[in-house]
Amino acid sequence: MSRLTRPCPAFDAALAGLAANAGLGADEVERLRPLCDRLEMWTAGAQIEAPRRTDRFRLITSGWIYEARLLPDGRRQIFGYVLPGDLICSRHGARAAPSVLLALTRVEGVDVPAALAVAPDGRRTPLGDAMAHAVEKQELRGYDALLRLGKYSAAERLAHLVIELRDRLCRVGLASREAFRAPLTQEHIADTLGLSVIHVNRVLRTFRSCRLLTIKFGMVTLLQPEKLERLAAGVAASSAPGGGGPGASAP
Amino acid sequence: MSRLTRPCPAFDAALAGLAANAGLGADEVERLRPLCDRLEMWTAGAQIEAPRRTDRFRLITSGWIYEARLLPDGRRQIFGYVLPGDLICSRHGARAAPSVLLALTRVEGVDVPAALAVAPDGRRTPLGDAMAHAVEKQELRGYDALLRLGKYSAAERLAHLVIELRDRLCRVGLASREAFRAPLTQEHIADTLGLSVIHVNRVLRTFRSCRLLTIKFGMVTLLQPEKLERLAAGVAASSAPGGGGPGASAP
DNA sequence: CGCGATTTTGAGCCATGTCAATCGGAGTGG
DNA sequence: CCACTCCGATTGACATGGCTCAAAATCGCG
Repeated sequence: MSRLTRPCPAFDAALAGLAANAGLGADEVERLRPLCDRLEMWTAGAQIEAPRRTDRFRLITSGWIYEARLLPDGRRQIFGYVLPGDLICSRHGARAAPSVLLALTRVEGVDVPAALAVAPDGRRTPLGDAMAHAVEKQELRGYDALLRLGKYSAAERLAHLVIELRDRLCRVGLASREAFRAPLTQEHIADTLGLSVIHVNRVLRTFRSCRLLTIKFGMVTLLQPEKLERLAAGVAASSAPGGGGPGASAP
Repeated sequence: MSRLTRPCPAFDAALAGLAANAGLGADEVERLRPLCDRLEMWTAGAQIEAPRRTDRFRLITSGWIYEARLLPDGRRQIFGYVLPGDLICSRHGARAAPSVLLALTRVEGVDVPAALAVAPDGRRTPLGDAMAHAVEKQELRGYDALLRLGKYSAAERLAHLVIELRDRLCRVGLASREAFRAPLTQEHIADTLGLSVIHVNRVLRTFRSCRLLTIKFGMVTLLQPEKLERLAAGVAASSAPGGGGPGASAP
């Protein structure tokens, strides 16, 4: 709702991210650069509307967004996150109000004009293809989320989410292999993973005492990335060494 | 894999279903009818490939399909079902092997030629629009599934699934308000709802003793449709009368 | 320095999972 | 027609993961 126009920030990173996400050539990316003075901004907590037309996209250049359904009784299910380098397309805001997009932090982004995605003859440009590809990738993440909720234990779900976020942020240069910052409360995590806040806290404590993972002041630190990756893959972690073998469950 | 060409079966019902699902005019539907002699068939258990091209669709005219990811250790998560009148598009079989489509029964369907979905000038025909719309509807169901797994109790999940299937089958004339047949084992249901087979059985027993729902010989009977609908909507069922108040949990 | 939001902890309970066994129907072969 | 087998449904006993309630500890902030 609250839109301002501001000068360029992490625009380059977002472009690089889009390129990485969608497999774009450097020359294609350059054609987007002029857009950076049309930057839009939303404040934390604002609801973000999806573009109406199917052929339009909104590229997020900085900030975190979550996609959720809000239940009448105040509960909510978070379906996923939109990060810098990701695209918002009409699908997100579609009819039947399946979900809303809410800014978790201050968010900046640009609308990519239809002309850049669809050539005059009605065919898609390489950029359009790349964006469609990026959108498809986002859809695939839905399957992962379903698997996470349907088959994973609490510890596995948490590991899976952390690894997903790290990998995505990594591609945009916002994470290293073992750390990134995330503006998430434990309540967000709980609403994403289908767990209670209290149980999320407990799993975090376990991870901390295992020296697996810590979250402090919005900074997520992966102390043993490989082990977390294995957990996230649903590989029944057997050998629980060192710390004292609290860790995961045995499926 | 096993494809045969056979004469027309429930082709009309599938067309009517597509029309209902996608909001198609009767005249548009008629243009599909000539396809009915290109019918393809798969045997139960066969894997169904998605069309490769984005603009092609495969219309299912009879039979049940489930979409799942198979885990290396033999477990599986069922993401959803494809029913008569539904479409399979390239998205389903996309790269990264997110899921496979497996025939639960004998399945029949037709490939809709690209020419019917996309006009020579590259724009979508009304039929193409309708099919895209139907596909979008299928995507929306993904959100419902996520909510079901993330926020619902076992009883609510079961009710939600039953209502979803009833409503979809109803639109194709394969269900009445209080009964339909479904080729699902309790294991399929469990893998869909993220529960153990045994617990599915327990919930079914509870429903049976509540006179809410029975499943016998593949026939699903909704004894109290309204109550089930309320349960499926996640409305914390309060008044548990009659039977003795076993029913649902209190969130 | 007090307040609201968030994190942490503890105690106890219930829903759900696991293990083990029985039962019933549908084929199948003799 | 019967014995056998396989698969799915059913049941019981038991273990436990995850939830609820309640309260303290911390943090961010005006």
